[in-house]
Amino acid sequence: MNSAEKGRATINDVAAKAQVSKKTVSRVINNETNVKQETRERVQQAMSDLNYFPSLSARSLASKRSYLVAMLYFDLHAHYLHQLQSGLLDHFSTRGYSLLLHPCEGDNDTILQNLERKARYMNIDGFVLVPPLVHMSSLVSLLKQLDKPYVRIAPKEEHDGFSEVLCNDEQAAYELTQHLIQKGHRQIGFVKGAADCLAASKRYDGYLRALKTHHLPLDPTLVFEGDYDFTSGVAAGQHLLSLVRRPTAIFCSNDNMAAGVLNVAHAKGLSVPNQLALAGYDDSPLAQQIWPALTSVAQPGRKMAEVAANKLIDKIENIENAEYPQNIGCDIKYRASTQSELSLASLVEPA
Amino acid sequence: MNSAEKGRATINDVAAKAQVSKKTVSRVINNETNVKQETRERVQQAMSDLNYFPSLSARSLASKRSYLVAMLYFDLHAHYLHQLQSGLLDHFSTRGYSLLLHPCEGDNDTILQNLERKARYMNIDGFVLVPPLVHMSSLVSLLKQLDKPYVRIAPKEEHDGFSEVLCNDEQAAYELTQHLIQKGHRQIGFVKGAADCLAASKRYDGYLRALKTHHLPLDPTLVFEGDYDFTSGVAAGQHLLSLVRRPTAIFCSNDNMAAGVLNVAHAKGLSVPNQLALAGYDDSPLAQQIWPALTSVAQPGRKMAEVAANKLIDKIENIENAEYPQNIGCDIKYRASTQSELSLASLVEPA
DNA sequence: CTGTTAGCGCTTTCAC
DNA sequence: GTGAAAGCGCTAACAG
Repeated sequence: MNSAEKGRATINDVAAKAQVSKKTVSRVINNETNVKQETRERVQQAMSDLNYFPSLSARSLASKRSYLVAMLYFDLHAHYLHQLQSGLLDHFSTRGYSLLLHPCEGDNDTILQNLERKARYMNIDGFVLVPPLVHMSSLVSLLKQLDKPYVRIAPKEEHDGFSEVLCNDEQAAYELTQHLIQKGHRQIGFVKGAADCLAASKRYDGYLRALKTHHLPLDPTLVFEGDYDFTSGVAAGQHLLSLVRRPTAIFCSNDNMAAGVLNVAHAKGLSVPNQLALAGYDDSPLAQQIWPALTSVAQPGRKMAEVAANKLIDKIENIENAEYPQNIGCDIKYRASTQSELSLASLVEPA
Repeated sequence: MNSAEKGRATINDVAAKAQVSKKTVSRVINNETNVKQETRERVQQAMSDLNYFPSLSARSLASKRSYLVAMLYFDLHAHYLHQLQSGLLDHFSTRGYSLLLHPCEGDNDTILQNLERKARYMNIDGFVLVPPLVHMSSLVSLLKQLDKPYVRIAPKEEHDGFSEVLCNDEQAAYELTQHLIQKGHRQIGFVKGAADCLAASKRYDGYLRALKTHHLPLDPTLVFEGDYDFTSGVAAGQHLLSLVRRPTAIFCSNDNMAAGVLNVAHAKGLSVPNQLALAGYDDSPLAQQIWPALTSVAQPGRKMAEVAANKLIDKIENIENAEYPQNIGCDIKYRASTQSELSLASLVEPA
């Protein structure tokens, strides 16, 4: 009884059935050239006849590649991270890799130890880092020392143009701020995101640029330091909506914080958008589920994931000269929360 | 130059350094008994001196076990699924397994083919099925045929007491409905979840039981068939809030749908909770981010994940007689959306 | 309690 | 274009 009959065919069974050497079967499996078309077909026939599947562990052991990649993250909850996860999963699997999720938790040393152990144990071929981990330099050093390729999503520094993926937050924030200005708003509040985050500062930059373009002064009292959390949005709302010169519009660096501001507005009996225009960022499901629906910026999470996956695999497989989109555009979703015109908005300008 | 010096120590290097056979090293790696304490320590010392890590692919190939498990899911977005994912990740990794995410998409055949391919290619040791996949019988058959253990989260049928993990939705829905009744509500609307889902029917059962206990008649016009989606919540709101005998309270089978109802209430100018009490299910972040904050049931997602992970690994490792919690309890979060008393609620009863 | 032998199923290297 | 031999790093089965 050969192994095929025992339920699992091996490369030897296929080789025997196709009357070739197992090396030839291996060539077919790996889509190598240098196999005559006729031979290739015979092998493929044998594989399907025997219901053959190669064994990952055997090829990993022999080839010293695992076909495993890991996504390194911290605090996976945001809509954005979820989008990335799902996009990475898609594109890695398309190219024959499996995605491992590696949450980085605990203190610095714990994180590094766990990662090294897992990376070496599983011989992980490459890594995708997502914010805010992207900025953990000891982690990046470890990856370099492990000598495995990695790609970073939206890192703040050290751009080499090949190992990171960026999107155009600045432009989106600019356009959204401009939209508010065009609706007649002059007092536009801004709620910042976490300080160590590239996206946060790019969004703020876009806001500033729009003000400048339209010759509006920056009023520092209208800028609130948030941290992307709902509760910091509540704090922002309490602060901004209690000002004597209350803003007529508030742009939040994410939807969670916008929801916080919105709660305060509701509690104060302020009508949105008539007395307060409100915009968020992320276009999370929340944006459509709160009332009124929130104008928000949809980040190209899945597109970024696609680019990240392909960049990483190209590195792993030493494919050079590939072209990738540089600064992936965002998509603004205009909804009810900003859809009121100057006349209404001006009503609430403090006398 | 031995392999240790080339950057990666192998079991042979450890064996040589510790002056034992590699089988003994293997015993230490696998925490087997039958190793003298002194020997064990010598081996451990050698491992750490050489910065040795075993190789997963080598042990998989030799042992025919991959230490890989997969979570089979469809449509991973709900807060609940995310909780499960994160809990599974935790507990599998604690016990030395890595979790693979396997989204099941496409038509029936595609799903089965992809799963079989991946399962056999990676030699996955076990599977966790989460709703609604739990009810896909062809998938369950495939798993049986693959002869690998699986655990199902909240399946509708075929309970064997060992391969599924349940939580007590019925009781939670009962208690929450009772809470509404005690607030004075007599016209309590109910928005059902997806019909093929065990949890959905258990929640409805709890609602019915509470009505019965309190001798309230079931009014079928107050029961709306939703599908867990936000838009079905909007539809439910439009229907229920247009009734002549409008409900004074609505219990939705999840938070998304409650948010939909809430939007309609806002649009109709109905004040929540004063004119309408509203409750959801899942205790997703949304529940705290909408206004007013939503009373909701927190499912024990992480606890269920823990039980599922341990059940599955025990099956994989043939550990018997372990005890597991049977019907894991839910936790009701009472918030503003139901915090008004009879007197107020009765105000809005149509004349 | 420890060691020996023989693979696991594939790829690598090199030969033809 | 194809094949033979060697070996990846570990565990299984058995022996002692």
